[in-house]
Amino acid sequence: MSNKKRILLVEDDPNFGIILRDFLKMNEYDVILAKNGMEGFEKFKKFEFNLCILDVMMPYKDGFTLATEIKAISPDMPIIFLTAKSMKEDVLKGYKVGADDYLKKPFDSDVLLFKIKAILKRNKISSIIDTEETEFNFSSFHFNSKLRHLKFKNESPVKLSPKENMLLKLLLIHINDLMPRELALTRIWHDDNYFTSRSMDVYIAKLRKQLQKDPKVSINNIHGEGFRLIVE
Amino acid sequence: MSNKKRILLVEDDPNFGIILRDFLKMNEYDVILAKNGMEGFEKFKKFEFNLCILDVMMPYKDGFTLATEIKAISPDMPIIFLTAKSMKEDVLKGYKVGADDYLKKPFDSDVLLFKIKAILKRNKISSIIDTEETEFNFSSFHFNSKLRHLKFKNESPVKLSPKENMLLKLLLIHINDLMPRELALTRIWHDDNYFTSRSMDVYIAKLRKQLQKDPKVSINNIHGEGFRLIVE
DNA sequence: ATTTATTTTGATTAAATAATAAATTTGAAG
DNA sequence: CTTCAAATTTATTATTTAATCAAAATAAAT
Repeated sequence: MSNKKRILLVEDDPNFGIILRDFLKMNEYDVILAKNGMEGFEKFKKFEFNLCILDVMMPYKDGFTLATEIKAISPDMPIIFLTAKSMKEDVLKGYKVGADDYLKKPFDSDVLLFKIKAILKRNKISSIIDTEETEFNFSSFHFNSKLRHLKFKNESPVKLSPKENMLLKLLLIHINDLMPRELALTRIWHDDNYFTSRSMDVYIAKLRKQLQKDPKVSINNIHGEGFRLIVE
Repeated sequence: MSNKKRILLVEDDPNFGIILRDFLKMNEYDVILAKNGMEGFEKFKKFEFNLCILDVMMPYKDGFTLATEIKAISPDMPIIFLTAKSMKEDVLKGYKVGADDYLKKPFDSDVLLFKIKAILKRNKISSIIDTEETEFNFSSFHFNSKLRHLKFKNESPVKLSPKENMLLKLLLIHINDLMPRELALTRIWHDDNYFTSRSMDVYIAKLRKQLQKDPKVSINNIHGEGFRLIVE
């Protein structure tokens, strides 16, 4: 599995968009390219990203509008704007919308890479003090997703792998409710094909092995839909 | 008492320097103006600042050199470079030296204000996890990070190297919790590549050697995430 | 200028994690 | 009840990350 940083690139010029996507991919980023604001927002909701690079001038829905929508969902999502004109108004508007940086086209690709690196680094550090839920109690288990520790009663904690960890966390977020297959596949595997689906099944099996210590806890399958972590 | 943010402005052109200083003062910042790199460094050591704005091209000591000296003392000091030419090399060099941003002259003053605000805001967040704490007691150890002394029971203290010292301090700040790899790499090595990562591993090994005197203390690895100093 | 301490580098080995393959079981629909 | 797709499991292989060690390079101190 790759722990490459994931970038949402929204650019309406297909020539430029594709070359930029490929350039970023060459530099070890996972890139999803959307060709307009609408599509960009759909992709944003479906997958998880570490950074968004948005063209400002796009038909239908411009970059600022898209950024506002994105920030409404994820206030801390880093955003870089690409702007053809470096009009003062645009720059200021960008900052107001919460831009982390902006680049005037045409830009130097190395400069873009540096900016991306700098922003992701900042974000990683500041996310350390983020108060994202990391501890869960359910039945006789205690689960710490930061340490990737799953503890049953007062046994010593079992270490979970990153994938096991994320999967359990997703199940717990939807506790006693359906956790759609697609959700886990797009959020954890960032892809949805036969093999990732098999892989996920393997991880479900691993989690079941751990959770069977407690008869009150089980993972149910809902055929064709997903899984359900049940706690009596 | 003012809780205005303090800015060190180093600019060799006196006309431009003075007007920029006054502009910033009008915007509720305390500004100290230095007219060259030498003077800038003296002022930096003498006073305390929240942000430095450095002209790149200065006679005698250029902005990059000054920035390097400043970062040696205060690795987290935010720095904005002012550069006449927006040469690619300059921009990249600036980022390598640890610039938070750069501005190409002539720049729009409102843009500068926005950048200052954004950077100070970021810095405030990251300074939350900074600590002035210099003495730590854990299990049978006493650690003084100012003297770089690690003492076990009543043995005579072992001297730690600067890097060992900072690393142990970071681990202790996160005692019994995850200390992310990235945090140490950015805070101590100011870079994050294969070799700095190897270097850090070497230092973890050195610390483990010291800490193994006490069976209650250990440094655990959390694969792909970081390290954890555990004290029973 | 020479010694000593500190840090980096590179290679090697070990460990953890993830992907894949294949065999088996289960569930839904006609 | 038969058939087919979906899910489960176990086993194997590949990939990524970490630990260790020794040497070389750098910086600091005498």
